[in-house]
Amino acid sequence: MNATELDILRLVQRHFPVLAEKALQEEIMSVGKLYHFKAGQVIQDYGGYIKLVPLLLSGSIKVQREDEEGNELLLYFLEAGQTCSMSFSCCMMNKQSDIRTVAEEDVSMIGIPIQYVDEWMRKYQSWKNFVMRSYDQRMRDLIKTIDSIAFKKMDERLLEYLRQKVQVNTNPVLSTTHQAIAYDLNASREAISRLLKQLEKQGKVRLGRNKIELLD
DNA sequence: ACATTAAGTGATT
DNA sequence: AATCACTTAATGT
Repeated sequence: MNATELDILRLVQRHFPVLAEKALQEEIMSVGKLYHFKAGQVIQDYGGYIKLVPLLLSGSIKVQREDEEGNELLLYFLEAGQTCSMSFSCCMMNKQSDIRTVAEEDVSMIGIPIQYVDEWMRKYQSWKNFVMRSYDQRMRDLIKTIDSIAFKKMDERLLEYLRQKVQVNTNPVLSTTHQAIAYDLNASREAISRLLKQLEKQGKVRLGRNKIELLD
């Protein structure tokens, strides 16, 4: 047992307490590897085959979808202690990725080679629960996003987006551009600018170049 | 000082 | 709310 393996064991115990079974922890320790991504780095792109299931230790990941014309849309964010449900379904079916994942903030994660994911479902109750809970959580987030797109006006969507973004980032002052937000929400930059101006007048945000502060 | 990029504005559909 | 055409402001070299 080397140093990294011990690190992984400690990290799992710390960030994924639900994976409590000793034998499972030992397996994760021996097959899992640590990965790091810088903010903005693409972790999984469309069409790529997923070979790892991530256990997110720190940082956050943006999960997005793109249509034929190249319009992007934010689906949801992943935070520490979570995993990517899409990677489960993709690897079970041995399918190509339907989504793209980008590091929102610097990411460190444990990668589990996909061949174990299925096997552990049968072997370990806690792993199975973990997978099921992850699906449930993701489903909720997705439904929220769909609601937002289907029923809410752009200004509400924008506020919700900003709240999520603040929650997911360590820095309460967001450093992003109106254009980037427009891409995430699949809206025009001008619309975002105008809505942000309104929000500023209402005292809900403070704006600067490349800076948005959400005042709650 | 100049070029580049982000943000603001008004008109049109 | 999108798009266009343009202006103004902030920032990097």
